Amino acid sequence: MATGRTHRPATRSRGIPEATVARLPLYLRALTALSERSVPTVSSEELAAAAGVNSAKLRKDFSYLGSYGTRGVGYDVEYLVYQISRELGLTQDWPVVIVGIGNLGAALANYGGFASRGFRVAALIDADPAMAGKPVAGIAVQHTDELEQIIQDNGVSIGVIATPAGAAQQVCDRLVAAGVTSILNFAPTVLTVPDGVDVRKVDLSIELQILAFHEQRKAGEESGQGGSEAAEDLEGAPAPSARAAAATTDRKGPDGDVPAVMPA
Amino acid sequence: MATGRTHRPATRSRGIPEATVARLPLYLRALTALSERSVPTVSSEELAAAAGVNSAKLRKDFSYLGSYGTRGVGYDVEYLVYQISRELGLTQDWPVVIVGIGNLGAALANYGGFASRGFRVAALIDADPAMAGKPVAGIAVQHTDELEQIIQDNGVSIGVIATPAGAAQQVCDRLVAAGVTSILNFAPTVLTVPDGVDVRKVDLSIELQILAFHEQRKAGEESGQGGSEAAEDLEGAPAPSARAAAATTDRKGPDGDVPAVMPA
DNA sequence: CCATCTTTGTGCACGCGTTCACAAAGACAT
DNA sequence: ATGTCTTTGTGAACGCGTGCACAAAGATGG
Repeated sequence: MATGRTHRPATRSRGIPEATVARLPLYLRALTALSERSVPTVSSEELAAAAGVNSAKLRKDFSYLGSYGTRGVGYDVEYLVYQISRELGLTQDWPVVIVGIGNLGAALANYGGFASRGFRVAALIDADPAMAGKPVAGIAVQHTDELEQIIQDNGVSIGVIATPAGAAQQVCDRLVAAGVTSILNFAPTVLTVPDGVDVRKVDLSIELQILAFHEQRKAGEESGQGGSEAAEDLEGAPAPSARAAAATTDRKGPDGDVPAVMPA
Repeated sequence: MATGRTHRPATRSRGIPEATVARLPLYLRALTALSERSVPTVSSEELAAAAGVNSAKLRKDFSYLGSYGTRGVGYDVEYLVYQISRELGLTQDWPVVIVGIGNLGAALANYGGFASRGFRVAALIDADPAMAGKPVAGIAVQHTDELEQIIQDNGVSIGVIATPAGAAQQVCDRLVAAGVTSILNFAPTVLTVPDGVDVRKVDLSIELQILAFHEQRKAGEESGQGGSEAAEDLEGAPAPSARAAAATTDRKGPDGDVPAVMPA
């Protein structure tokens, strides 16, 4: 997951497994591409290849939605696009607000993938008074003070948080209090929300760290010394007893993993 | 995920499960925060709460790294920070290149979470000649022509792709050919890479779609009509036989899910 | 030195997700 | 109509991840 879900007890909602739901957008994207090329039908094998998954997995995923295929032929592209869109709730309009209009927030506001999927940016919100009124992606930025009003007026139920880590929980609380029940969080913090509110997290630095892990493993394996890591421990690492003696990580002040978004 | 991994057969590398690796950055972040507050030790319960996970899971995760805790006391914060950093490979310097300096690319270049974790932006690369030389985040953008040279000169093994979908595979191929073995992909496309190359994907619109699914489910349940979906099929949806008759999704030209980054 | 108390580390069971493999279903040709 | 061929849909097995619950380990106090 770029990104993972946030401790939901694997609610198999309506019988569709979480893992399947997470793949539906992938299928939808591949199907949309096929639809644009006017391909009428597609086999599970072809579609699976286009989506980068196993064909058996794809068929099982689709089986949760219903029997939408034709044996010996494959799946009707247009029909499947509609069914998946409907299942994901993309046939309706979802107004979203983006809070924190820094570099990342602006990039999100400009992101074309939202509008083309039924998501409409209802408002851009920032705590910086100097930002208020300034147009970003053709939309005037509004001040945080108006957050509650905006949520209610537009019936917003999905909020995107692109603020610095320090402000995220506070913004989150206000969003939830105003009626938002789904949050996409780009700030590097664990958000605490009441039951019934969904949070998904996208963390850029975490993804890189996972890559670094595998990269290190590759480098370590190819140099042949893939055995003893106990020896490595004893020489390079500070002993647990000598705590706080050597600050092994060269910390750079209280950065606290702040994203490069404009603060308040 | 925000994001998910890309079809790797769950390589339990060096005995550490993938799921655990994915959580290590979370622990590291929480520990770093504690370290800055000069907290000497922390219990699994406290740390788990700070990282937003189950304490048993955290203990099991740490058990894969070794016995770094002290029973009756907890874990030594500094020591653990070092061990996790080392395990993730963050004690060494990782030069990365960012390809595609649009809105998103610029946001990534400015992202502070990279530098503070051992990641160093070695170069910014864009296909637009007009961008060449222009400073972004204090670094002069270089043209795509120099991609191979940059990779080799700096010993870059991690690349970040923030180009439009159409250019992603091509950029990916060139990165891999030049020696990059780990790729973080922000373009909404499935990248094909040879064995030995890791790809992680961060897809903004997929995350929103997953939220929309749950949002729809919540709305549907509270309105009480949680039973028959078969009836819904018969009236609202086009029959599979009437293919290509009604373009149910109002497609908006060949957008193909292009992110709002500056093209080539 | 012993008792008590806290907290780790882990064996075990359970459930979800993935994959295999094949029967059922339909298209298509003869 | 009948047979063949393609492709779906799914039963079943397997493996990974998660969480419980507890024994082992060490700290702490008397």
